[in-house]
Amino acid sequence: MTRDLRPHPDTRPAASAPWRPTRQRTAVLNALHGRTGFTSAQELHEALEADGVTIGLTTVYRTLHALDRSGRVDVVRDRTGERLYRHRPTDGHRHYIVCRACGLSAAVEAEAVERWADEVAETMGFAEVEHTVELSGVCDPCRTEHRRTAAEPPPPRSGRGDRRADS
Amino acid sequence: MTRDLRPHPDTRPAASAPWRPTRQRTAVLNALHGRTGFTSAQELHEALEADGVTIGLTTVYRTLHALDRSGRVDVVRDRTGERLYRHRPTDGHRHYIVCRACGLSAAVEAEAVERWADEVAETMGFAEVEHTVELSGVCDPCRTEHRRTAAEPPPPRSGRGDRRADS
DNA sequence: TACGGGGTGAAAATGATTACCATGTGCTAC
DNA sequence: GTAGCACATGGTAATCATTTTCACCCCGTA
Repeated sequence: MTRDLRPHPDTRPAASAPWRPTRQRTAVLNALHGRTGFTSAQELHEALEADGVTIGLTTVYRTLHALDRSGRVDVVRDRTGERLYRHRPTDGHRHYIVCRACGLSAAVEAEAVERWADEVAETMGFAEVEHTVELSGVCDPCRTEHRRTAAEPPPPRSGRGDRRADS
Repeated sequence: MTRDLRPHPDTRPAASAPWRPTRQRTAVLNALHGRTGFTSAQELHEALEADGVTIGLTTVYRTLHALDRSGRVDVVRDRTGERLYRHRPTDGHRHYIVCRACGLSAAVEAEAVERWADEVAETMGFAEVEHTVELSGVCDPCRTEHRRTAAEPPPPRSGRGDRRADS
C-alpha cells in the first residue's frame, strides 16, 4: 500500500553517530562539489565509477541521505519523482529554478515564499511545517535553440547538471 | 538511467480524443468526489474494488492522468514521491497544506506564491515556467493527540484523505 | 590480538508507475 | 441491425529509483 515512512533502521543510527570521512564519503562530496547543477544519485554513482572510484550505489544513496539530513545538500524532485541533489553553496534554505531542457539550475530569492509558508502554517494551525517549492521552465538559450531546430527537442546540452547560472 | 519523460504513447492520443464518460471513468470521478482529501491511485483502486466496481489499476492511472491533464484534479507528491490526487473544488490553480499524520488537507491562499513564481520566471529569463508548492505539517488535532499518547505515533485517523478543513 | 562499532556493497526486495497488447464497447454509416 | 472504426479497458510483464538485508571490512581501543 503506502510505503513505510518511518526513518528506516538502515540509516537511522547515523542520527547520533559521528561522521567518519571515509574514502567513499569524501568522493561523493567531491563529486557533488565538482558538479554545479543537480545530479541524481545514479548519475553521481556512474560519474564516480567513471572516475575510477569504486563505490556501491547503496553507499551513494546513504551518503546523499546523510548529507540531506545534515543540510549539506539541497534536494529537488524532477517530474518523474526522481531525487536530484546539489551541494548547498551557502548556508540556509535555498530554492532553485531548473531548466527542463538542459538542466541548468539557478538559485532564486525565495524570502517571499518562506514568509508565506510560515504565515500559512500559523493561520492554519499546523506545526512542524515543511515546504517544497519547485520551479522549472525553459531557459533562454534552450528557447532560442529550440526555435532554430524546429522539430526535434533541444538536445540536452551536457547532462542534467553540468551548467549553471548561479551567483 | 533516467526515466523517459516523453508523454508515453499509451495515453498521448487522448490529447485530442473525445472524453467518453464510461462506467469506469465515472466511477473514478465519483470516488474522487466522495473522498475529500488526497488519495493515491492505488487507494482509489482499492476503494473502488471494495465498492464492487470492477476496474483495472491501469485504467485508474490512465483516468487520473487524463483528469490531471485536463486540470480537473490537483496532484501533490508525498514525501516518498507517490502521487496523490484530489478533485479540484473550484477552477484555477490551488495549493494545499497536508497533515503528515492524518492526511487532512486544506486549501491555502497562494496568490503570493503565484506572483512570486511569475516574477522569478521573468527576471531569470525562463519561459514556460511551472511551479510546485507543497506544504505539509501536523495539524492541531494530531498535535494534541500526539501529546497525550506519548510513545506511539498518532493513529492515522481514517485513511489518508478522509478528513478535510476546506472552504 | 580480540573486540566492537561504524561502514560498505552485492544482491534481492519493494512498490509505484508504464508499456504491451489482445479484447471490449459504443458510435456511425450503410 | 450490423460492419467498421476509434477509443477504452485490463491483465500481465516490464521499468526503475530507492530500500533492505546481511555478510564482510576497517580501524581504533582495551
